[in-house]
Amino acid sequence: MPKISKNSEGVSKKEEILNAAIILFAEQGFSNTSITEVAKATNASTANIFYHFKTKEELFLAALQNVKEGIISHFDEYFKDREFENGLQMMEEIIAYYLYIAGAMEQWFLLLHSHYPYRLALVNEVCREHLEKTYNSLVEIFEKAVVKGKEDGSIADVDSRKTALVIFSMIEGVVRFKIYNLYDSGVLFAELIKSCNKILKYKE
Amino acid sequence: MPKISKNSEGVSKKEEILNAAIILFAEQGFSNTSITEVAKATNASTANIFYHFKTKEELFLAALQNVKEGIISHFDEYFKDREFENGLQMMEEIIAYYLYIAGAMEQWFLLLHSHYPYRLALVNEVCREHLEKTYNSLVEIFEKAVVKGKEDGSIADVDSRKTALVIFSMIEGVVRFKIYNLYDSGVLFAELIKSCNKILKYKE
DNA sequence: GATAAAACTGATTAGTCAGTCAGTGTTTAG
DNA sequence: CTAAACACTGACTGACTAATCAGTTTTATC
Repeated sequence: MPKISKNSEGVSKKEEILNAAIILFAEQGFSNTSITEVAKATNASTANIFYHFKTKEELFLAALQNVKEGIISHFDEYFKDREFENGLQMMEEIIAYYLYIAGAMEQWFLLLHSHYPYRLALVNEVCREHLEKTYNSLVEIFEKAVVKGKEDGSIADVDSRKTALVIFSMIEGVVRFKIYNLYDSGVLFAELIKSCNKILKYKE
Repeated sequence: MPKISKNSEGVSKKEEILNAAIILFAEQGFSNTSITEVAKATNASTANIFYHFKTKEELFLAALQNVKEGIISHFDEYFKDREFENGLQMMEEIIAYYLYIAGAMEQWFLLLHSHYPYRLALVNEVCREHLEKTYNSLVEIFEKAVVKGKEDGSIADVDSRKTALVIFSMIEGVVRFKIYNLYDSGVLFAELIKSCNKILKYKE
């Protein structure tokens, strides 16, 4: 009796397993998610998961890589054929898109906000590289807006990198409040943009 | 043969267990920390831990309560007999103290930044109350500075609560970068204060 | 120094965990 | 059509898990 794959097309069992793993690791954490759970969610045997991914840790690293690539490609897509009035306007739209993605792809940000990958990064180079690449790409996006704004005059003469980092950490703080159900980012959005404008428009 | 307690004075076995639990839960997470580990760290039997704390979850809740009380009492102590020039100055000193405490008592903030308590809060009222109380106390501190600054003229006519929330999320973002070893908060400190000043000194 | 309450332990249990392995079905390429 | 590579499974293992319990030791009180 041949088993017909649930996926009508394109999505292999391996991808199906990976996608389920991202959601489960994000929602429940690494230690609290068992391979059996991933297996149940995908109608696979645990042995099959270990056939595709050598260990549970490797499955997690694949999930992290997937998240990294997802975030980067989403932003690449967003910037494609998009023009911005000026740097300040660009920053505002980036923040709006960041908060949108953090809501739409909450699993990605839950995974990135969990403690496990940062502990793993201390002993695992691959993990460290995924995290570094992800964060560098994100900070770079903010930095680009600052540099552009300084050129077109919409942003004051501030330190591009440091200002980008502070704004990024402000957004990440709000994203954390949102995904941990502490405060709603919608309520804070207008205030966030206002604060961001002040940081960018004034030199001290 | 009477067993002499390791603690020369004051610290009971129960407290010893609780302190070890805070550190282990903070560093390794709830699921990845076993009662056996806590037992080994305190030279106690697992049965004794279950004698003092009915379940592993209750031990975690006690740890969270301890963190809550620790943070609140540290800030209470900090404000005791302390005068501030004005609201803006007060804010700067609060931020400095916040970052200091987040470094000195890193376990507390690691515990508060882990995902587990926020998941638990969805189904456990006690947990929810601990988290709410902790965050309300912290936001209130920032809000007090804004209110004071608006009174003495050092801070512009901004929305006190919302501005406090945005600044708080900015600080929490930086704290997260610090405790997850992403960026050093020392490098960002000066920039943080500058940005904060701009947010507070200008009305749009 | 007797008594009771509190603190503590060793041994155990039922269950879950990541990971293995020998073997079966399925796809693909010549 | 065949052979090899690939995808997949059921049954299993040894290590670990939270929690229990009957019984012992320590402490506090009179």
